[in-house]
Amino acid sequence: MKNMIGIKQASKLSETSPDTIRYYEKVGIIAPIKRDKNGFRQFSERDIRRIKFMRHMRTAGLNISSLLEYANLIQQGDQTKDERVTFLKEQRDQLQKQLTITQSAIDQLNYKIDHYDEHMSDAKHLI
Amino acid sequence: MKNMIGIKQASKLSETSPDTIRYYEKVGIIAPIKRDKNGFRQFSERDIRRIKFMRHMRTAGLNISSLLEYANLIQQGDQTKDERVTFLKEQRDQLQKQLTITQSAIDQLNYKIDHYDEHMSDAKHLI
DNA sequence: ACTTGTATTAGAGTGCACACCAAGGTATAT
DNA sequence: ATATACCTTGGTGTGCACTCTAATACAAGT
Repeated sequence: MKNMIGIKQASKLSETSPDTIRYYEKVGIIAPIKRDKNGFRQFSERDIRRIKFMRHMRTAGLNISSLLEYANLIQQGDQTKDERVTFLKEQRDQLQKQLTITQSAIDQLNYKIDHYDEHMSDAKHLI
Repeated sequence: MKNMIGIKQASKLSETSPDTIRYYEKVGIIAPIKRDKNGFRQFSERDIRRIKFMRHMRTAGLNISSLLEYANLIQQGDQTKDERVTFLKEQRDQLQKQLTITQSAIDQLNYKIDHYDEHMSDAKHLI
């Protein structure tokens, strides 16, 4: 059959290992994937997008259980729109916080880099 | 004795749990802490700064083994200055990369938040 | 003398997010 | 018929960074 995407291809397209894809399906952050007559997963483009999204959010630092909450809202249908948006905002705010922390760590590293000579013997800035 | 800081106080000041402080000492990302006659750790302000720095870097996403490399350079003395600076730059660059990923995740969340209504039925943007 | 508070150690346990493995099924090519 | 390529499942293993537990010890307060 043409246009059928196996897990190997899906893995490449979504930049997510087959094991991870199966794991995501198992824990429920992606919806169950359609199977062919042999029980093999057949991925649609939408499936790929979902996997990519989840992978992206994971890489950024969101954890599985948070993403599961969102996946559950999606599965419950359109009447959960407000909750979904609230959720997305919460996660965004959390990432924003994380970003601030990371930025301040970068700043501290830059400070050290720029002032290393003068601070070699300066207890205030040496670690 | 006045001016002696026990692990509990050190924990508060550095916002790091006593267990974590002991762990950091054990793995070597902070130097061995001075002990009093009973074997209790006595933290100096510099110790506190070191712990805070390591905690900060950990929170930002650097891993223990990277920080251990740096700690080893410090322990080897001033002649490792160039290596230290190189190291700091590497870590900064890694954090910068991570920051970019986080930012793009935030962007994607914001896009979803801003366009939720119109995309409820739009397969291109729904996950 | 006893309790309370603070600390020590070695080592075991935890939680997360996968990664790996064995045993097996199916389909196509040679 | 046999190799190969792809997939399935259930279960086990891994690495990281803590976190907790048990057994012990000391010092000060009542």
